Amino acid sequence: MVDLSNLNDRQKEAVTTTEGEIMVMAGAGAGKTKVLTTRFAYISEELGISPYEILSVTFTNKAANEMKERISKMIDVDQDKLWVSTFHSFCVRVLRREISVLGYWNRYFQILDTDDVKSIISDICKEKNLRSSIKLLQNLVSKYKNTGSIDIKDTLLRNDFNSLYNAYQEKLKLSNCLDFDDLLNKTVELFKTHPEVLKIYQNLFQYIMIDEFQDTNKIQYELCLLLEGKHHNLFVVGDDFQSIYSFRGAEIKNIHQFTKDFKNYKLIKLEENYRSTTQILDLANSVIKHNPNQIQKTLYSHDKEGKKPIYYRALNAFDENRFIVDKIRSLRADGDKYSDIALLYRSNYLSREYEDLLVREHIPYRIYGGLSFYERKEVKDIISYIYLLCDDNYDLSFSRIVNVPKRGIGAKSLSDLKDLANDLSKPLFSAIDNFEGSARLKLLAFKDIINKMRKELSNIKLTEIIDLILKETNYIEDEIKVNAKNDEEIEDRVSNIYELKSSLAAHKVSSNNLDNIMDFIQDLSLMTSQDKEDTDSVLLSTYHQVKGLEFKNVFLTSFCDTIFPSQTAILENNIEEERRICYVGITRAKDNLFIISPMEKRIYGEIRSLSPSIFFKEMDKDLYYDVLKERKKNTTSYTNVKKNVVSTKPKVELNTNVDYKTGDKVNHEKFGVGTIMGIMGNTLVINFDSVGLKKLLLGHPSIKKI
DNA sequence: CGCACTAGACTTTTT
DNA sequence: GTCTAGTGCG
Repeated sequence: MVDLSNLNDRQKEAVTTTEGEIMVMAGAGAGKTKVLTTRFAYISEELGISPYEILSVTFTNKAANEMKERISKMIDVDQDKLWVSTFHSFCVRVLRREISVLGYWNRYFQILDTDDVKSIISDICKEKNLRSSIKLLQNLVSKYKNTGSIDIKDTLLRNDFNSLYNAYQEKLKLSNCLDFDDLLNKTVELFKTHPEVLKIYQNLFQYIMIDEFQDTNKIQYELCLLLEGKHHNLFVVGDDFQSIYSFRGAEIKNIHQFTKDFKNYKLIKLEENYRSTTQILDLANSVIKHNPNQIQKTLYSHDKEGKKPIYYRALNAFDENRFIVDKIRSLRADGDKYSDIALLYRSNYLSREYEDLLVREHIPYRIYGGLSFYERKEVKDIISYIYLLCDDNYDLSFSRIVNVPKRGIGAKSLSDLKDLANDLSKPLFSAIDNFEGSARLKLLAFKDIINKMRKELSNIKLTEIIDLILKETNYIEDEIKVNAKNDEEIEDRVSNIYELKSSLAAHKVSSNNLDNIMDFIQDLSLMTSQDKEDTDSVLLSTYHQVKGLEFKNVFLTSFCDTIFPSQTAILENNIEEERRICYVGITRAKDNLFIISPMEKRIYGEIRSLSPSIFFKEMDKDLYYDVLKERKKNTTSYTNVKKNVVSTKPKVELNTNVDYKTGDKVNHEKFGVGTIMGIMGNTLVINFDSVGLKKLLLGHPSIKKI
């Protein structure tokens, strides 16, 4: 029996209503994951459905893995056989089996990341002499694939896009590549053009569950419709307050569309929040209520005793840093673990500053986002070698590594080879034989290396393939060591390769077959850095990446206009989505929330003064504790005393021979030890351990540097 | 071909 | 402030 005793009535209803089309509207922290996993177990245990015939789609791989983990605790299953994944991973799994009917030459298509796409588009632009910005074109291609239509006002851009798009798609198909959007599109295309294939999957999935439904795009919605077509058991969970992926084609209106497409659908609302204190929830609500177009709903909190969120208007980045570290230390002193703490920010570029801070302070941390493991140069290089070892046709991989490490094969030779290969309709690798240029011998030498490795492959275990590549190419010596700026970088890159090696070793290799390695590589290319296991460390992350997660203590950093909401969002008048991002950020916190807006910050290397985020101004004043205001209140009386003291003393000689900088520790005769927070003209702003912030004259003899 | 140097862009957010 | 694409020389 599946235990339902720890569910509330609405949750129970969501779990036990198994038949038909069902939509669950669930607020933040309402126990969505619990409902999804329990429902999975319930359908399998109570209805007797095979767990391998239930499809569950989540938003990230991490969420999928966690769900598998939880399911396997409730019922006896082989996790690897479950259909629990992201839309993208699901599509890879289907396409890997079925893509041949779409005319691809090898079921091990290569999955392109954004960088690969960029370099292909850039190649085509050069070939065709297109003048538009590559980044813009790249966005348009993705947009077009996501929405199926596009309207470009600029004539030049429109023409460029038109001549690019077909060439791009053709190139991808020729080199057996799919980009992220293709994974979805080709799967829909497959199902639409091959009903017999669709039938297999419609029959297979008796029950379908979709998480984060508010962030599905048009294609994903279409996929849902196709798959549920036979059994009509489609269960979607969403929250329109948390829709934050419109830039990627997500359409909140899918929620609407659902109610239109399924006239007999059933709606279940989960409005009880189990995560945050009332104080935090009130604050979140006071922000989101400024969105006019939101379906209003009420989140009830369990009336947990809690503390008010804390707001700090920091002087500058340095002061912000100090505040964060102080708080982290005191949370630790109160018994919290590092992993109970998350520092959140709007954009990835902000991570560096906080990363530097935590390194300096010896606080363990981990970062979500930034480059995924797969996107690191050395990892991609090694993987490219593996692709090329497996098949001549992987042109993209060939171009990537033919001159890595340096073999004296430059851009000109490569582009000549590409022209030649084009004329002969051969892959680059085979076209080497016909190449008549100054680099001929160098190319042949490269070919020999690859061929030598290919022969060698039959003598070694597949798990040793990375060692073989490292040995034959002398990669670590000739590539990593030659290009690294310091020992640290060498160590970092080498350790990435070893990590790749160990995850290959962990991958179940059932036979000594190259297909196995390709399985592994394909899984890898969808793996993001957040899929690594957790350690006891502070988490640094964007708001987007922590959707669905919760932390005891959350810091919302750099909470300033033009950073959050971002400059572009302001320009494009896209504040509503930013406000939802803010809502997501606030509702990650269970117990303590800290919001910090520095008055100034370095942006593009220039100090810029910043006003607090508009979202801060929208918060009800009595819902947070303003550190600066309270501090002012408490120090007023002291300032008066000081004034009297100063007036009775003769004017002092200022010491002009001083050299202070922000961060220096000083000792003051009266106030004791403090830290310089900022220097404005001939005024020092010092934060004293005993009395807080003070503005003092630069060079006053009562101040000594320590 | 490869290195050194410079001008310019750059910061949303992700599978 | 940092990364990149582009240029020019050995």
